[in-house]
Amino acid sequence: MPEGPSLYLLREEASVFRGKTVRNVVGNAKLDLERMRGRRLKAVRRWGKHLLLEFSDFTLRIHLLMFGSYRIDERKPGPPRLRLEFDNGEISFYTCSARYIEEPLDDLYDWSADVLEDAWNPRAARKKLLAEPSRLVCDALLDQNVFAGVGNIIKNEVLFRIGVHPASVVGQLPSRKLGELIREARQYSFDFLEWKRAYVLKKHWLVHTRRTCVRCEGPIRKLHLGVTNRRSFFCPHCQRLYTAQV
DNA sequence: ATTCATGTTGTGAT
DNA sequence: TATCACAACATGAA
Repeated sequence: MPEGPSLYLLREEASVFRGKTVRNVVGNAKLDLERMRGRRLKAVRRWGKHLLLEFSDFTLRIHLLMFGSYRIDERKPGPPRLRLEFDNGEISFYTCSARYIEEPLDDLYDWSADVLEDAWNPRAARKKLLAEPSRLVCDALLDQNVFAGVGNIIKNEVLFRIGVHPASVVGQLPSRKLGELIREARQYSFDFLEWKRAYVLKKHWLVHTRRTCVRCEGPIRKLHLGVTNRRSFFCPHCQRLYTAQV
């Protein structure tokens, strides 16, 4: 479910409750849910993989983690982590992290780090990347402070698109390649978004979970790489390894 | 049936 | 004190 584009769609769907008053709240979240009863939902926002339900003096932050899910105007069997009921419908969240944020969102979130935002700032991303030049690109792409919203699928697909091996060292990428990395992190996220919206995401994966390279027909390798130790799928023939010279 | 995965946070060891 | 490795969370697809 939950990379940035999926949260983008969730935000869109949940925005029907903007301006509505919470009539009832239930759930097993370890939060003072009563706090939201009778309160008006001021805005529905998103940053990276966070859904932000903003009230006048606090915000409910939902993170779907790996297995989280939600339903609008329908219910899964079993108790929700959290359900908000409004006059025009309801939204239920399952298996997610829910917490309150007390600070103004603009104080907490760097909107320019979100690859799906108008405020996205590729130059700031480049600067952050070059500040830690010894990192592997597979780790850097998952860094939410640099690429908020990018997840493991986007990571793998971006690296395939630009022909870069996931174990490449950030500081060893030619400047132009680094520019491609940054550009595709955003572009692929928008492609992901439209494919997800049309329920055709998986068939567009070129490398993630695949066994054969669509370009050279050679075998795809699968390794758990980097400090993040997440699955990296790559074609050793089509994706070049940029690494420190000995 | 069992394994594993679109992710983050907290804890305890070093 | 700071950093790091790993456990915990918990669902459903393959």
